[in-house]
Amino acid sequence: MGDYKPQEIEAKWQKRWAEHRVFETEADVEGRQPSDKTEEKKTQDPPFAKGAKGRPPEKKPKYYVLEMLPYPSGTMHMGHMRNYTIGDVVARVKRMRGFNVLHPMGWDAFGLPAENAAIKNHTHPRVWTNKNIGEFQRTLRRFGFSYDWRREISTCEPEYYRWNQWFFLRMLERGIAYKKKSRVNWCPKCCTVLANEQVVNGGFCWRHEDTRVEAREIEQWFLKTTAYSEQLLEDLKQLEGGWPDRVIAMQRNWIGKSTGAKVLFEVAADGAQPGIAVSQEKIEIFTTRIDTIYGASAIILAPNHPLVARLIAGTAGQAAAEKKLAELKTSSVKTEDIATAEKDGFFTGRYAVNPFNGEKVPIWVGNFVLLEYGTGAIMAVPAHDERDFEFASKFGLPIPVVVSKEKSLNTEGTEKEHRGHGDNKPAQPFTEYGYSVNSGAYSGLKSEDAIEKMASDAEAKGFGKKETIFRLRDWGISRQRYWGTPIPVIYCEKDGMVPVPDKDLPVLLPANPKLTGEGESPLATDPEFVNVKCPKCGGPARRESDTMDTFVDSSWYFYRYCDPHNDKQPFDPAKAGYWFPIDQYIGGITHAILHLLYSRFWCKVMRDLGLVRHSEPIARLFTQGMVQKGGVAMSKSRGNVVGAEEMAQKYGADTGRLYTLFAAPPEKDLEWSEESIDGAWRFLNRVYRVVDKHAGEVASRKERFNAEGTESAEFAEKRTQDQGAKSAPGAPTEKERELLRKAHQALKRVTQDFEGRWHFNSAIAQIMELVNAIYAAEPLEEGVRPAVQKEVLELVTLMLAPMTPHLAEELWEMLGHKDGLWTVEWPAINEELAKEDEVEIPVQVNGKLRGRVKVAAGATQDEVMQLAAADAGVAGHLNGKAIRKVIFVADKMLNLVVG
RNA sequence: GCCCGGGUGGCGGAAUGGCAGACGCUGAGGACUUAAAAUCCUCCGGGGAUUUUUCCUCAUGUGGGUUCGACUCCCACCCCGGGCACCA
Repeated sequence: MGDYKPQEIEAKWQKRWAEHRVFETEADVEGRQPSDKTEEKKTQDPPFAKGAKGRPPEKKPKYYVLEMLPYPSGTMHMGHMRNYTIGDVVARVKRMRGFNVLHPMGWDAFGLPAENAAIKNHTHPRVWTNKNIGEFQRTLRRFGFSYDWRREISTCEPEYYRWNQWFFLRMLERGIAYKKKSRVNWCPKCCTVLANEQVVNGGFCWRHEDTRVEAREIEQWFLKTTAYSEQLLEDLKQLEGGWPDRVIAMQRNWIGKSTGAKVLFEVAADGAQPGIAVSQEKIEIFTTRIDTIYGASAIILAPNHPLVARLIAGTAGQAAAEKKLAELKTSSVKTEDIATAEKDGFFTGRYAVNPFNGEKVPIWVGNFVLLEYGTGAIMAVPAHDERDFEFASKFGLPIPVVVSKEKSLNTEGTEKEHRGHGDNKPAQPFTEYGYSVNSGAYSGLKSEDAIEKMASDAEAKGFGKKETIFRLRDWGISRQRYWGTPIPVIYCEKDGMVPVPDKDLPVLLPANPKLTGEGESPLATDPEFVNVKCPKCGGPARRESDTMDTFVDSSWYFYRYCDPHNDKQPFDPAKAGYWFPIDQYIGGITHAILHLLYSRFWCKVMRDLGLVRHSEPIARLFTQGMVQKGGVAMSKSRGNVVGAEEMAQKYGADTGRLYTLFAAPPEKDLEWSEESIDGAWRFLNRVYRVVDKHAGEVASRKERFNAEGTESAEFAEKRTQDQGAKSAPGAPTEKERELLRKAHQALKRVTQDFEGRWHFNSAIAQIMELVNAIYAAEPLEEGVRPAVQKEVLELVTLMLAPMTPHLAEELWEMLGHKDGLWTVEWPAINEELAKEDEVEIPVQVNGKLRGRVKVAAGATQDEVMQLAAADAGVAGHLNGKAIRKVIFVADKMLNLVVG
């Protein structure tokens, strides 16, 4: 009898899995095996079991399961492990069920932390990154995750990032990549651009915490995600059911579709100050509530709206207005407290004409109007908008009411009412739909109808049109950093911007950059990198020194796994066509918006390039909960990290895996508890011991049992005599029936938990119950033969296999199997064995539990009724009263309604 | 403010309209042991009655509703977590 020694067992089986190449994908394209290594595989693979698992690879259904690739920083903690354990269980279950499974892993290896670490330690980002990759890889192997390591990718390698450049060039050709001026964070002390993460404490430089970050406008590269706004929104419908609702909601929110109308207001020529001819100026506003336009009491422009300067020029209050404008512009730098900032603004001194009724409305500038959204100008309708109401209240603008909750006969109010002055000023804005009032010909219409009619009329008369706008912005991909993909363009004095020809890819990062964290971007200061010849004319030219946002790397990496060593194209479309879409993607909720949105965008671009046929790369998404300690997520800065290596050393990988699966359902946050890990450890020991004992008994009693654990006829007869059983020697005893029933009931529920809801915690609970039952049925002499016990122990082993794979292999071997567990299929449920012979039925009187009766399974209502009536507890509550109604659910319950 | 989650014993959690608290942790008691560890067994929501046994009653954030029956479905509210937010 031995002890459970996870360190030995885990090393042993990891070695065997590698030798037998168990986790390597069997086919890449339908009907075709991977060209490499096919012959070796055939000779090394053990024969397949029967059923789906035994089919030739090209006949198996494919299954692509993927966990979000990690950024290799520091060491792996149990938060990482939880993510990969969930994915590994799924991968292993699918393999057992006969799927051709793709389960790869790689490294999101570019990024700022590597560069920062390099600056600090005077080393190269590659050194730091590769060291971390080495550690991460070792830890993943230590946990026995079933990755096909032949497909490992690292995004910082030229073999990978050259395809980022290739995609960029294709997008450039199609006008999807473009350059424009944009605001960046600038630290005046470092004299460099800061990433958003480097801006700390609400606007200060991370290295100079006394220095406020400034906004600077510089030329930057963008990808036109907005070209796909409508599709990105529309295709979310395809994801319903496969993605968590909240992620879909977050994406929808982020894209922010808003339907409304744009309306042109002419600036009045006879403004407050005559003499300045601005009458040709027009202000375009966007509104979702064109039906409220009769209630507009001002036009409000964003402080940085291009028209503002021209409007205030020459007015009486020009000097004061300019001063105020400068104030508004600087105070709008902070992004965090914009939402809570008080409304502020000023009157420009000019008026605009409402195209619907010819009324003059004052033109204001307001701090709450955003240039980036809509047209950067709004019409203020204080009676029907919260913000406008607040603004009008502060500055004394009229608040005319033009929408009424009820349809009133008197649709034209008094002049006083209309102006919204004095007693009739509403106390609150009414922002819902209702009926138009005080709105000329439109009065009396329902808001929905008024919106439709007024927008059409505006369009017909040429001063407006229906319009849909989006909140989604184009994706700024320029980074003034070293450790990223160089953007492949060249600026020639003669030819202007010239794309790097495909044949010159990859544009390699210079090997030995000067990294200081200060001054110009690192690539810009490297003369060898920057000074090049123009690919067109051969004249002197300068290379682009920006690198790409690392979100570019992670937007398409999962396609590369299909064909990781292709040096002709990013991937073979046939291979991607076979594997995609990803059947199951698993990762943290933190990436619910950007990573997934960019990935969806990239897929649509690739579709338009003809590389793929699908529009959505990910069919199903699962967002697992965080692993917390002390109520907060594990992080190095908080010092509450439980390292994965530490865990493996102390308890072994299987205990770590089991614990993270058992402690909480996978979508919920998990609070780390050292005591509960002991529970998982104890359980695995318990399983090991019972199998060990079983094996020992079979070996030590050869005279009674044969090698398969079957009892000799002589002993069987003796035993049945002892027990006084009437059944034949070979028939199962009552105890055996009970054990087999429990086993198959557990199998049924575990199968469901794996296939459907992923309630791994209750699956484990089922297995624990079964193991408890095995213990309760001990010792063997009292009615459970080794053959039966073996059958049950095999089921336990197979059910544990996806979760604690090393231990399961070991147990399988201890149970006398020569071939590895990886050759075995998921067991079939035996419904006949799972069936109960006898059930206990609760009996309710008026819905309250009053008694229980034992009946044979499938007993009829009458049979149950007879027994129930005889039950003392039930009878007491019936009290001779008439039974008005009987509700009977076979094998479930009986409810008697008395009155 | 809007949009998603969630609220069940001392703790993690089970139960998707049918016996609330499976399974595990902690705790208490017992067996084994010179002893400890490990292991095995028993008990463990509150109140009450009865005292070996059992029975009654309350209880799944709060208040209503639907139903023979509700942790589960519907309405309103409270609290916690997350996302978005002067988005016109």
